Amino acid sequence: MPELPEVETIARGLAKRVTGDAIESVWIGEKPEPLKSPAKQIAAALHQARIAGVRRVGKHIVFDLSRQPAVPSGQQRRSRDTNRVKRGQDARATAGEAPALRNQFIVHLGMTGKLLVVAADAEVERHTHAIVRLASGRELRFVDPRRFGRLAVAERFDGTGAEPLDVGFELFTGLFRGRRTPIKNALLNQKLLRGVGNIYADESLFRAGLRPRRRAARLTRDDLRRLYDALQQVLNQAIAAGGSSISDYVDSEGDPGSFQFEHRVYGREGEPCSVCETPIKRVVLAGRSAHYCAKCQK
DNA sequence: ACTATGTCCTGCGAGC
DNA sequence: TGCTCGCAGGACATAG
Repeated sequence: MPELPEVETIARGLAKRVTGDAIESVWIGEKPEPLKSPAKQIAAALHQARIAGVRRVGKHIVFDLSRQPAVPSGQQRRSRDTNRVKRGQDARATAGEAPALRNQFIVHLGMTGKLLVVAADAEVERHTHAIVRLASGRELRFVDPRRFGRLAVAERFDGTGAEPLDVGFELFTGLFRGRRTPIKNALLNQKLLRGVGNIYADESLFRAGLRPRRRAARLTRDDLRRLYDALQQVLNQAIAAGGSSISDYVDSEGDPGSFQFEHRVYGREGEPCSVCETPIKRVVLAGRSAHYCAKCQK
């Protein structure tokens, strides 16, 4: 469900709300396995850690964890615990002595995943697969009906591909060199660019005047310049709008975005093009719907 | 190495 | 009303 602008919105919201909070305990559901790391490993990494920050990497949400739980005054930790924590820190400073610290918690929301921060006594909704109890009395909950989402912990998560909003134009053009695949497919390939999904691929191609089936390698420098500008513009506008809410996307506070009202082609099959009134077409590419205006896009 | 296709899941709305 | 069908924001494995 969520693409770069939605994930960015969620990560910013989470950063604001849970940075500095400590994790008291972790519950991970049984039946589904929305996991890339074993449940025990995830629980061990999260247990008693502090959330130092939250950020987006492509379509992933990365929680940076620190092993310095802010101990609330009056709630003294058992000394054995404190020692274990300290040793872990020292090991990190003196290279290679201790097992690698998995100090990042990584969440991919798949199509229908949500990360919610709610009061601990809030009703647990259906398809809740993980609950992280915070010292502040709230809970971070992972809800995902379709279970395409994934949870993992890692020492250092780098992701793949280039960040569309950071990559320079020369690097951008290099991504498509020699690729015979349709440009739409190339935009969706997370090993090239990370964070672009079906909505923003279609919307940026429309704004660049390029048909989704154009072979990536055949695009001229001029084509790529328009695509580069269009992609950055559409992503930035979508972030400013809090993302697109098609059916069930909400941010960490449960609020929807509004960029769906700015969609020119995505989900508008048969409707008149906003520029030339020609009915929007839909074709299937890479097993996904591709929407475009046959008159405005060449 | 690159590219196209099927599969993993549940829920929803359209159409009958 | 109730059923079936197709479709859904993603990413991987597999086959060619």
